[in-house]
Amino acid sequence: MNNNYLEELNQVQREAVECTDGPVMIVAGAGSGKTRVLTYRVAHLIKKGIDPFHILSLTFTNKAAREMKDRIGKIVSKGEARNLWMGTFHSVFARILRTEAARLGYPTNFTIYDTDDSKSLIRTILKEQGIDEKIYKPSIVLSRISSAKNNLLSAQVYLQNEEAMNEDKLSGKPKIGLIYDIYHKRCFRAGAMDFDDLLFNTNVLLRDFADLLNKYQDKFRYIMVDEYQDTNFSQYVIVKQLAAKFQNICVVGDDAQSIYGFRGANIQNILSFEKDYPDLHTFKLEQNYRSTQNIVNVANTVIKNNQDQLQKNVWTENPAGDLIYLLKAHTDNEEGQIVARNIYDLKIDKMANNRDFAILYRTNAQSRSMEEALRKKGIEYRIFGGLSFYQRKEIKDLLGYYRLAINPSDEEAFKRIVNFPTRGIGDTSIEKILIAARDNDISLFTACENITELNLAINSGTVQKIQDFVTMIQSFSALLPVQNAYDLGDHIAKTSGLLHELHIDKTPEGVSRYENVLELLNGLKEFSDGALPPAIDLNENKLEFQDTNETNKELEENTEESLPMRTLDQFMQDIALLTDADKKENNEDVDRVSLMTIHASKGLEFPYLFIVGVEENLFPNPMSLLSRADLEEERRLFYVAITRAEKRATITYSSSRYRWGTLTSSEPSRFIDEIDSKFIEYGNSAARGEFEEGSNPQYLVNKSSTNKKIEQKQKFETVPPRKNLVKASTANAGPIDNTNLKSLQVGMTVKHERFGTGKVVQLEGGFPNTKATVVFNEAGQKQLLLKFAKLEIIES
DNA sequence: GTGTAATGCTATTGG
DNA sequence: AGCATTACAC
Repeated sequence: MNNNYLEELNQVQREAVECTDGPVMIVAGAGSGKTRVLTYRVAHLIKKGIDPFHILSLTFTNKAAREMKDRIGKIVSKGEARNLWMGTFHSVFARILRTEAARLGYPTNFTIYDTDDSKSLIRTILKEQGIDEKIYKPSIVLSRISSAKNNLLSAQVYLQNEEAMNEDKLSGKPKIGLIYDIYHKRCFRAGAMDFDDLLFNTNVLLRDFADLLNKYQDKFRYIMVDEYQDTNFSQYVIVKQLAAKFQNICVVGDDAQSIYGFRGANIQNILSFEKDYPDLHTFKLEQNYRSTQNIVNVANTVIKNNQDQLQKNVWTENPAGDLIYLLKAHTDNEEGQIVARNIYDLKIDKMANNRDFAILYRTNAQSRSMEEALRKKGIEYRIFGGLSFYQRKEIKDLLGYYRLAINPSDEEAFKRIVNFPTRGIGDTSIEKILIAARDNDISLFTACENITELNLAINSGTVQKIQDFVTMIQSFSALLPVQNAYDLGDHIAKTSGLLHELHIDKTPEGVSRYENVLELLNGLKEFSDGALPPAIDLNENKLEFQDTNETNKELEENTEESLPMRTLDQFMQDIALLTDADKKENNEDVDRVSLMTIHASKGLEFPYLFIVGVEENLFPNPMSLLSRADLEEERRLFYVAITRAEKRATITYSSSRYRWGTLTSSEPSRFIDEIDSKFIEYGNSAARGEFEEGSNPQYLVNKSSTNKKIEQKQKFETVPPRKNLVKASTANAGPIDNTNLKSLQVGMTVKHERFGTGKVVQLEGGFPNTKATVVFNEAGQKQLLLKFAKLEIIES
């Protein structure tokens, strides 16, 4: 036990830790010991006697949560720390949603759709609706839906929201509201939530069920939110609702580091926190412990160019240190070589290790030239982000089988694996299944289960293949509660033919794919053996309160024998929420140079830092030049980048680089101009020449004219109003009562949700598999399964 | 229905 | 340049 933790804090940090009750805002400058404050604050709460069950701490990554838990465990006790609720918004509320899923008509084992799943579903909908994919690009449609959800606009509300509909009309995409509506219904039918739904549906729960709001308000009496500047409206409302009763809400953030506006983060959440909680205690952590004076000064001078910010003065007692080192290259490949050479030299000069270095870039695509150069120099590296392990095709394929076994309604999993490895169920059959599923409002899998009753125009051989597929998946499902994660996962990999399919491919890529699948199975093995959860240890949390620490101690000692079996569905629960940072091997102390985007570097620090590709048309990204707000976010991004450095920061740019396969020329970023030249060491003569006064008048004129354009715009630009909280609509209703349809007879007039009214011309098959042929006034003749179709008898 | 060749698109940032 | 979707031959 460590009782001296308070002595490891400075005055302000200590006050922030000890101010445990009521609303608190901690404005934490870069490198000001924020993590330490958060950690000790939680520990302090527990020491004061607050039950860890009542503490909720929302972090930006799951890795951060795990590390913090470990550190807290060292101050209090491991058993107590284990009972904390700590994790990202998405993982914490996914967990709660699984518990409360029934309230929303969702199954407990709902699937979490990742971005690829969402786009694929949108593509399917576009095809069905005959909407041009060129105009309605899935990524654009999805981002529109996403921002609607993040502003708590349900599909129904969206369709009635004049502002939203007008925006879509003006952008030439008036059907987005319609697509949103269908998308939402399809997700519901598939028992799936996308990332935004996890937050949206949490809001629905807390809004529509007073008992639940009460329950979680009582449970989470102390709430802390890290990186508050990056929360969106949906997250904001969740926090506000949960904290409404006890008001013990502590948010930590730095407006200067708000870099997620593109996914709905609202910097206003932190800028106007005071208005929400008038009796707020504010603490400003301004002393930087991380970086040299030069680095702090450069960061300060650059960020000063932004208008929107809270007053603060970040300073440090650290030595002045090296100047910012500026290097110019002529191509992106040369840039890589220069960086690799500098790392090589610095390692010798400073006796540094690979792990002391990081290379940061604006876009993932820039990693390649860096990788190549490092490889040639024999410097080991690791890449964060980009294609993560779980996004690889072979992994997604196998996970597709797991997903379908756990949730047979999962449409995206179905489409992915129904014919992979190929088993003779081709596009035309799937097309027919899709239509039948839509007409009867059932999932694709349910349609397959009833493939004979639906009697679609599919030849009998294929019908048999579909039935075999159904039987196979059902046999997997049946094993879920019986076998542990590894045994079943391995069984599925073999029985499905997937492992075999990969094994016969002897190309280097094929071998690598096979090995990746083995690695996944390996992970399953470790999970089953109880070595570690997939990444998130929320699994340990219980929603029910436990009496005292006695119970916990018991739990701790009670290992091996009494441990319940770890099953495949448990393993799969949080898979979609894992990021690269959560991967096990990235936590180990491997001695490698880190490569990542600036976004991914948030919260990290490195002694020797390289920021590469600091060029106009790349950083700031051209997409962000249209408004002052976007440009300021790019500048904050630069601020985040530079403040990752502890001892030395090197900035590089290139005068040309390959983009889309062709060489394009580029010039240094305006952000370099914004650094006072007294802080810069021009590392090579090329760079020095570029910035000599008047050396390149044309280039300077260009840049100032760009700036002017932006300034003009900002005059007319008003601060965008916070989107009003339009009441979100309740999630879809439950099943329709079809029992009265037993009395349905030929000649009756019926009404269908989509096809309108029509006359029954034929009935075949006994209840409950009765199939009706209906001639609709508008939609023509359709065949519908009574047990699924929402038919209403209008006239006998 | 399946496999291969040609075409076309993409690259902000991420849970 | 690399990947995904499409077109076409079998």
